[in-house]
Amino acid sequence: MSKTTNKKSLVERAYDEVKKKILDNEYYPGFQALEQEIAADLGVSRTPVREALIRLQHEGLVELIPRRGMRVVPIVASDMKEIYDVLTSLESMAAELLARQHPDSATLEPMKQATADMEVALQHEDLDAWARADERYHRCLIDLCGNRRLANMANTVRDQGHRARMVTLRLRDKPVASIDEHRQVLDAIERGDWQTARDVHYQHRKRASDELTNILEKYKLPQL
Amino acid sequence: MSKTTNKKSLVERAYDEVKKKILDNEYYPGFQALEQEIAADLGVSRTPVREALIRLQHEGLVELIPRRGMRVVPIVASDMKEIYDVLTSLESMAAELLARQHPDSATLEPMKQATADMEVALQHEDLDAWARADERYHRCLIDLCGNRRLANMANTVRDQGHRARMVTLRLRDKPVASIDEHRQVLDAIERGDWQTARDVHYQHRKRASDELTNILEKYKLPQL
DNA sequence: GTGTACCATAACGTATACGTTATTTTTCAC
DNA sequence: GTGAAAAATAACGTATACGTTATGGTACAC
Repeated sequence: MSKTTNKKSLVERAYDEVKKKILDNEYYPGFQALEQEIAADLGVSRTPVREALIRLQHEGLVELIPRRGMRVVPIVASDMKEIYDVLTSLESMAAELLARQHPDSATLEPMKQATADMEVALQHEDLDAWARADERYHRCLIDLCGNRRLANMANTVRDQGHRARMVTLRLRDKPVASIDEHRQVLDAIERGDWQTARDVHYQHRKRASDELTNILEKYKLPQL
Repeated sequence: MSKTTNKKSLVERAYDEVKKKILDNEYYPGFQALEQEIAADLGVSRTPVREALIRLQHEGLVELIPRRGMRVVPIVASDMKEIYDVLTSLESMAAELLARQHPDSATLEPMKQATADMEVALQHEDLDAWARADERYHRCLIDLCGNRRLANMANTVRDQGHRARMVTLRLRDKPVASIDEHRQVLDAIERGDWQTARDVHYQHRKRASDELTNILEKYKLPQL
């Protein structure tokens, strides 16, 4: 049915497609759709769609309700706290692991560049660019730490919070603190000071978590 | 086809069955089997078996090799390090979260009981009972911490290391330190001293990780 | 109008069918 | 006997078929 010869399996295509729509808020929180409908959208049969949805369910992005199809799970404040506690925990360990490796300057370049991009974006008042660069910094950290299991778990849970982070992006004060905190972590990693790297990153995530949770409560955002 | 009216879906039954065989070492590391063979074993069609295997693949217990079927993934020393680093990270956070809740004595009873059982088991030189009680302590900790996402992730990764822990159980010295460390963590939790709870648990897991890694290298255990 | 029971519908869970493709086996030249 | 090429095999990925069962609607009694 697809005109272009595609390397990926239909399951992967369905997975990517639906996940993208969720992260982009096209499939908004609470949105429901039947296996059939999604299959028809993608021009494939139910089988690959079903496998993709089951995967997305295990990753916490949708829930499958018998006879109701998939439903995009809404994120409430307590979910966000859970998500950030997991991120705080895993990323702090990632910072420690990376620092223990005494990586050279070139290895850390992607993280430094991401932090620099955050600064530029903030000067231009470009919050979307800031968010992309911030996300890149965190993704680089866990990719570089060398622990695949940790990386997969952190990526999964980060995706869960993606939508909420995007929504709150414009409800909060200018995120100026992050840049300095990132540089402190980078410094510690470069010095091989794994305890400081871990502790500073821990505080960094904890602060961000508190900020986000407060915003969600302040604006009484029911679900994201 | 099943004689007993069973509430669980065939996918769940297949998942439980295969996972149990892997954890019990009946499907040993490196063991391979085709979807068809497992389906025939369970008396079901390929469809539910396939879904179960895909789930086990995402959980890191098997890999699916095209045209070769599923293969039980062997754990090597570096995997074990990854697994313990994730456990160290997530469980330390769990200890912190639990301590922050100022749980009453009754809530912590399961963890205290598990620790007491470890002591009795050790007096009786019953290593299997010790391991079961130890596992129960850690499972209670993450169940009580209140973070479902953290709990699921920790359980998944703990299962990955289960076999290796069982094998090394009799290759190491009597595990006497754990009992005292568990009690220190429990004390800190009961006092609401979340920093100590977190730090002591962190050290506890790190020590166990080092012990295990050393054993794997000392005995040159190729794969578990 | 209200409530209950029955029925029609349809979505899912599972089974089966089928085409594609990697692997293996066989054939045949030398 | 050795090697390569071609044919046969079989396992998977996907599509389709089917039975079960939850859900919504309709009819009917009151």
